[in-house]
Amino acid sequence: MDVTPILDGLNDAQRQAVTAPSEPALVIAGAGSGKTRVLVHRAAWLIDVEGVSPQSLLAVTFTNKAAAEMRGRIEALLKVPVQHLWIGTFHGLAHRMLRRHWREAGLPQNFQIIDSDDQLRLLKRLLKSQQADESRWVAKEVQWFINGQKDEGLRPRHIDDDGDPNRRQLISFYESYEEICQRGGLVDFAELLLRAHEILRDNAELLAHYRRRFQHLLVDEFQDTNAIQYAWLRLLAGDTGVPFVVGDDDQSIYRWRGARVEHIHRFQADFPGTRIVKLEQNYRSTQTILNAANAVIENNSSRMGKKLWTEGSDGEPIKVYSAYNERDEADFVIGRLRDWIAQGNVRADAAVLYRSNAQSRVLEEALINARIPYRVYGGLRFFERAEIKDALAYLRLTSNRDDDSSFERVVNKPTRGIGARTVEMMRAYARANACSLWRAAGAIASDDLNGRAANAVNAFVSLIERMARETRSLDLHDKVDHVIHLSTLVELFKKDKGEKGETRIENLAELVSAAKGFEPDPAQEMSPLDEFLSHAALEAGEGQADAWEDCVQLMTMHSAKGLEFPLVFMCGMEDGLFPHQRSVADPDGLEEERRLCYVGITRAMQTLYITHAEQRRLHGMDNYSQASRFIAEIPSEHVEEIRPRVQVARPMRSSEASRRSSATTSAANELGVRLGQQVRHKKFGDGVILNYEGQGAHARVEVNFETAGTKWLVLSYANLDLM
DNA sequence: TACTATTTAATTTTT
DNA sequence: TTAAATAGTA
Repeated sequence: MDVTPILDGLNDAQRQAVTAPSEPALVIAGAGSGKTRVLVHRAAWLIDVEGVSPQSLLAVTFTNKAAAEMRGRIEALLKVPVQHLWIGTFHGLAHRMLRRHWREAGLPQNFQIIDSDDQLRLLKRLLKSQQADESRWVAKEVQWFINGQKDEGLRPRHIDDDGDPNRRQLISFYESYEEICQRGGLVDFAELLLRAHEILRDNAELLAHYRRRFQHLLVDEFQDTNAIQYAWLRLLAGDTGVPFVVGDDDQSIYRWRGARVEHIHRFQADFPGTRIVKLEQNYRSTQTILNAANAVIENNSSRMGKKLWTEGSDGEPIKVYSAYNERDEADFVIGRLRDWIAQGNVRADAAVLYRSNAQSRVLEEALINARIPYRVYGGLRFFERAEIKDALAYLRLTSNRDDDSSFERVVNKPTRGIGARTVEMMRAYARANACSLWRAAGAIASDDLNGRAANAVNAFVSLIERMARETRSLDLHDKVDHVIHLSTLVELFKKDKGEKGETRIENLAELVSAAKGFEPDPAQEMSPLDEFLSHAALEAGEGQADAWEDCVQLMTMHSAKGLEFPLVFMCGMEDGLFPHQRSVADPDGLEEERRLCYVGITRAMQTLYITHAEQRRLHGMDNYSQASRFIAEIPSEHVEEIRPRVQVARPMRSSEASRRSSATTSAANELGVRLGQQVRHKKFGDGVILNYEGQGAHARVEVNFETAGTKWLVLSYANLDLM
């Protein structure tokens, strides 16, 4: 067997990982070290060289994108069709198992997947129906609690209330929520994982079957696994399965979503004799960038430990710019982008990263002014749009009448005379008889409602029945088209003024073409419609459609994970914003922020700009902040400060800080003032220094007074008291 | 029921 | 600041 194509071009460490014997392996793969490559080549190695059947391979990722990439690359490398391989996201594979074993899972065959938005609506309704005190019980928080418990693999009966009535109430909400979902055949994201785990745990035969089948378990982004995902993997591996997991403990940034880096440590304990391979050679960035990243992340404790290096050059220093405010920061970014483009570079090779979405606004304004095309990542995805979800709700009702979530969504959309009162009666009936709203509607219409309301409800019921009847034998896209037509949603949106309604109608048309392009998998044990609906929930589609114009990329540092760009800006690098205020108090939180910073730095291939503003308008208030402590963690030999016009103290590393603690606070220039400094004026009162210019006797300062507004004052006359 | 005024709260996000 | 949710009004 010629193994050259599989091993060619791999470095020693990568080769070691790819050719590892069939024993548990943990690959610590630094940023840009060829992690996906190793995973793909490992799969190829197992199949082509070790003679492992493709059928006995299971490959798990977190995102659909990663799954698609892995599938594509394995196919390209092996030149084998990979359609039926178990390659997918945790949720996708769990879903596949549940569809196949819906009886064991205790689900109706046509169960539907609800997304977090559906889940939240459902909980809001639940809270209302239980007349929960709105000031005490916020749906978001209840949702957070429930998902948190599910991520840990816990059902209500597993949770101890610790004698805390608050907690007891949350558990009780969780219980009611489960009942509603069960009755409606609804499964949320966390539930997919939880049930997939439970059917294996509780069915010895099923477990044995899958253990026999999956000899090799390949896991991507292992540092992001939550408790239930890890438990599922462990269960599936048993004593005979060979897990091959790849991850980077330094890039774990989803702790708040249940991810636990600790699994990397636990893995070695759970699978004795684990072979550990570290991939430290980086193929992305200059040594300078890597040095900076290494230095920053070194401040974290409890790491596996790893140092990135490259055979490439040192490259240019990292540029740090201290902006006066967020607009100045944006202008600076624009200037550099202009240079970049003028030098003949591609706009799409430049990324502007920030900690929180709110920061994009100022940057966007500046980009619009400068007429530089840009694209913001994130935002509403196609299948999450309200009009799409409306149409899907009708479709879901045709498949599953008991889907209360969909029922509530469209029962009076467009308005058909079923008002809040009528719906409330249905809810009450449903609650009293533990049935779905659909059944309640039928029962109430014939007994309790007056003529007008009863007619309206009957009209809705027969509309859904008609939809189901008339589309029964149609192809998927005709089905979608016909249901949309019967729903009269288009007519409803036509009444919307402005472009909004038009876009909505276009989107509905787009939904029909999406259905047309959808290829159902005949191996799946469900109708093409149910498959399409699941697909819509599981893969919400792209955020922004117009991806193909050459655009500057704007995104949060979180969504930048996994991407790389020749030119990167990290904006808003200020204490309080990054690290975020809400994380600084807690050491774990701070370490996670630092990992996020590490992720940000390692996105850059050639050029990295780090910017911070001394003054930033947040929530309508001007705030003054220090440069992020993370900037100070970058060794100064890798940093070039741009335009040191203003004395912005670069925060010092702790050793330095203790030596010069007095200097840190004042960091004054020769005028004895600094930006953001509090001052007092005889006449104008208290204020803050915004800017200054000039030297000696001509030096002037701009001061924002609390009561008197913003003024320029000549320093030598003003007699300011420094506070 | 639809529109307008007021209040409230404001990381990160994929499935 | 502003977006979203809620309350109040026509």
